[in-house]
Amino acid sequence: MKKYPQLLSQALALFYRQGFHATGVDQLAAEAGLTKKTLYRYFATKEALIEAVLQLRDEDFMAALDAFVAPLAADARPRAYLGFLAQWLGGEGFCGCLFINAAAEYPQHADAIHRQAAAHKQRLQQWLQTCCQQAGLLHAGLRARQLFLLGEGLIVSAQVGGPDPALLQAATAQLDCWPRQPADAAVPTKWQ
Amino acid sequence: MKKYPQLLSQALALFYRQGFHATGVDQLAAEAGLTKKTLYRYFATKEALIEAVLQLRDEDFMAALDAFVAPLAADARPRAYLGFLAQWLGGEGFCGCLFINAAAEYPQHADAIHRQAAAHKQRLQQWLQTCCQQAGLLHAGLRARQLFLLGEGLIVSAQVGGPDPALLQAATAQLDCWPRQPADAAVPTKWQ
DNA sequence: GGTTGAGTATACAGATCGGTATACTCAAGT
DNA sequence: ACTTGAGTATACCGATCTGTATACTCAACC
Repeated sequence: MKKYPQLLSQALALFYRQGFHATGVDQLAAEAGLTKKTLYRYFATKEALIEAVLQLRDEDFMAALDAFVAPLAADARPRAYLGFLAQWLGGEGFCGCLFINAAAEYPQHADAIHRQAAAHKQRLQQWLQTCCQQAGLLHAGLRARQLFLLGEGLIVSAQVGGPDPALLQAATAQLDCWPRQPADAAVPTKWQ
Repeated sequence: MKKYPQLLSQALALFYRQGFHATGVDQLAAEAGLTKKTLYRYFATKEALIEAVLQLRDEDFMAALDAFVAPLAADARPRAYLGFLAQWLGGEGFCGCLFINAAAEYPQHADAIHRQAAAHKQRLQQWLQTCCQQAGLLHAGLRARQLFLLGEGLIVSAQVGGPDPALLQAATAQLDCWPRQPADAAVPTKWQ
């Protein structure tokens, strides 16, 4: 149980860099410094390992997102989502979104792995919705969906064609035409 | 040389439905009704076959896009791009974008398959740029990039979570805040 | 009418795949 | 002290992978 976290994080790195089908169990075990036998004590199948990896990635990603926007004012956070993505997809070793990759390699919607990818994207959309609401945006639901679409577009295009500053700028520019919440409509925090 | 096109189109269907690594050469040959030996007469390796499939898909996709917008007025075509995507990703057997999937399964940017995916997206961006220019849009380059991002977002989110009318509506709504080209600024077609 | 070449059928190579079996080590628990 | 269990090393299983070899059919072409 000692090398368990190491196994998960290294499996994540391998799956991310090489893809799921292209990464064998032998390599996973070797890279984590343990035997296949031991690996199969923790995970009944390769698929179960993948599911654990996706869960780890989901938690890490959402935590990183929370940490990124935490020091910012609520009304700056929707825009900061694009900043978070920019820093990610311009960084070293970016290979796209693990969940999009998983959904591509396991195309059947009924597959547990595919469903897990869908669930992550659902959580992300929910997070964006809350983010836009707390920022006091008009049409928060709509804005959250637009932010989500722009983000997914940025991720995928950076994966395929590399990061492109022009695309990032195009995404942020799209936010400029959103109407500001009328200042007078702000609810008073206390009025007694 | 007779069954060659059948091989390509059926290989495309298999790769699209199952993924690239998950589809074996035996199945590809069997489905097309020919022997592995014959298949390997046309294509030296599985990778070469994949490259031919991607080229076919690129041509078909761009041709379908051209045909879709052909009957429309030039200034309606940028918006129609989203309509084209909507009809595609809501249709039967939609499994995402073959090029995005290829880039996910062959993550190395130096890989010929990955480069081919990137080249397709580049062509698509160029097409959108021309489309926006001919529609007389202000900031055609910027609008083309935004349209591209929204489209990639729609494709990927439909692949992962299934088609979502709310997301499609969010994408089209984003276009509504683009400024219309001032009517007076239209260049006269003839002035002598 | 004989040659060529594209095709078939079948079998096989060599490697790797996911997953398992056997036998051993070694530290912790009681 | 003795047992238990997590771990190692190694070898193996049957299946599948990409790719090739052999031998045969059959239509087209000069």
